[in-house]
Amino acid sequence: MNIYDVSKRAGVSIATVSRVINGNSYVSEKTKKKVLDVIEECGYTPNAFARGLGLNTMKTVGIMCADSSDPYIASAIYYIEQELRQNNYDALLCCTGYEVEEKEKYMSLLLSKRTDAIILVGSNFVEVDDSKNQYIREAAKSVPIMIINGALNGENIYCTLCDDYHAVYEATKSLLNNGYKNILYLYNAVSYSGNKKLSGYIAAMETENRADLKIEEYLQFFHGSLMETKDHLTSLYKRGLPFDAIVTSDDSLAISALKFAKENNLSVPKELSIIGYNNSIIALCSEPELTSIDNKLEAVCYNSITTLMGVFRGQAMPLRTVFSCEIIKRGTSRF
Amino acid sequence: MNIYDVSKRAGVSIATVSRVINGNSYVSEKTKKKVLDVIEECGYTPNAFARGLGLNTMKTVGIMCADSSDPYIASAIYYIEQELRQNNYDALLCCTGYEVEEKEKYMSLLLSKRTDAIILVGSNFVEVDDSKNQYIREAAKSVPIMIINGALNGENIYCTLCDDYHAVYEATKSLLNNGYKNILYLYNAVSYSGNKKLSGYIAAMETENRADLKIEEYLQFFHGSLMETKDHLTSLYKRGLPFDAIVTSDDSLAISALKFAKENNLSVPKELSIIGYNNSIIALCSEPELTSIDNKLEAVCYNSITTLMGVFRGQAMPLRTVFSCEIIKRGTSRF
DNA sequence: TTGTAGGCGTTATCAG
DNA sequence: CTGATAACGCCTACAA
Repeated sequence: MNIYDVSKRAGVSIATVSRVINGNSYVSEKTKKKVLDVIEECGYTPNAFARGLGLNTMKTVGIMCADSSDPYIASAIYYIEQELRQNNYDALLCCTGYEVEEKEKYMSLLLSKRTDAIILVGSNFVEVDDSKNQYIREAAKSVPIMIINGALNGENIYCTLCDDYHAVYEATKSLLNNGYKNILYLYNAVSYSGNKKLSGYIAAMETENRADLKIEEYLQFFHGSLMETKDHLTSLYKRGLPFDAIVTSDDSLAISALKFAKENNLSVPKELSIIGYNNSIIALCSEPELTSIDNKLEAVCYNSITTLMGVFRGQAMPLRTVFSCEIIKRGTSRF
Repeated sequence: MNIYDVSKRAGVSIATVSRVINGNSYVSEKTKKKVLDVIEECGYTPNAFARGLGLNTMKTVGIMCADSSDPYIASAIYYIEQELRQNNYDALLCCTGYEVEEKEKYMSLLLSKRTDAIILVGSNFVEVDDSKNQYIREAAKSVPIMIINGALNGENIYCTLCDDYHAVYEATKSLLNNGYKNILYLYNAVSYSGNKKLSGYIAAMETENRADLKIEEYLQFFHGSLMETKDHLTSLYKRGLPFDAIVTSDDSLAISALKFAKENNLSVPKELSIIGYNNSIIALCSEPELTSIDNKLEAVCYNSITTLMGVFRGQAMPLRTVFSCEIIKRGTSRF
């Protein structure tokens, strides 16, 4: 059943059928009804491929993320999908993993599928070594690139993010103001936003101007499972590194920190304050619940899609939008 | 840049270019190289829409889920996407919410996009009132329908699931065997798999043959946030309903149960045993960590895609595949 | 081994 | 307001 069949049955030309379907040009009420009736009657649906070929778009945008099962990313995908759908766009999902080579591969795959835009979810898409971001700029020559929670300069690259620097700065500063002295910064990823957070921590610590504190020891990069991370902290503790608070770059790290505290009978938040990041579902699962930095994911995603639709309409849109984070105070911290 | 441009530059016909691209028919090494060089040189990529139109497929399968941010569903999506990609298929994601009307809408949307198959993630897609499942059977006339964790009879509908009945039966039975008497069953969704779980619980309880226990009171349906669920349990407790164990249909409910225990100073698992379901990431976030029923999501997803690929190849494939769950024992239970 | 030509199902541009 | 007809870019018999 195609447009010819419909046109024959309705006794009109295919042009008229097309007009009725798309409702752009004027068609007399009478013929319109006739066509509509036939369409209804034989359950005709326009062929999306043919339409795609003619219009050179299937109204689809590609979403790239490292791992859709990560709670933070999963939420982002949800918000993005909803918003795209609202605007009549489909979402093509790609889980790339964390390797740049893979990301490049998926990028050209999506490009070859001719999606109308590509959304990069997560700051891990912005490499610190900028030459590795070239493939993104290259892609931006074909379609608009939207980055969720990461910033990259370049034409046709639109970034929406939260001010991670400030958030970590404020969180660390608050701890200092409340008497915590030796604050550990625990992180598991090096990326654009990762570096911002790190800088926020360092800047806050430097306001104290302590000569005795070797900050390198307090910058703890560790990538592993919940248990491995807990063990890592325990080994630091046993080795005698003194710390009374831990600021983390992710809620899951904070969960590990909490497990570490339990294992070593440190009372939280009295002897050890812990601050998570992302304010994801898991922040509510522990006891006490995690104090966590909320990076306004829904607002960020919403803004990104709104910007994209503006770009589609040919409007001038800001290349960068920055939201403020909010510290959600719960049981693992004392301010 | 299209196939004509390439053919001109290479000094061959478009048919030859097409043959080189698709590598099906024989082309002399010399011309092949020539064409490949031109393609490389001008960065030509075949137009996916045109190809789709000709072949009547874009090698895309639709994924429908209620909410991609749910940890269980998010994991399923991840496994599915990876497996599809492995087989050179793209994943089109739809988050439908929990209303049947919406699901129907999305189903016809995907159908109109002419995806090669549609995957329904989550038992919530199978309604207890079977007439509401008619739209799925209808869709199955056009494309294979794969159901993850739900069962629905029908031609061209392939289901892969875990034996929820047995899992809950065994879990409940184990608690009974270990001296727990008043076991509450807490659930938040009515669906195919929801009913299976419920039956498993009831069957296990009936083996005890207790005249004094009004089982209706122990069947607790409650749908709400973590906190609301906790409060619901507290109100049951205050009202005097005696219970020493809680079996739940979802890890998040078990988290609420744990919070309830903390709030009321009940020691877990001594005074109260708690069993979760799905063995998701959040089962590891609490203290003690949740004993949870693992429903082998990765295996289920893998099987579903393998089955789908068989269907695509025209092979006869089983309409239903059932895996066994596994009870992962952790700190919230004593067996 | 290679080329020619028709078909896939739309949309859009002109005439009328 | 409506109808012919030419794109859109590829695949694939069929011919050579």
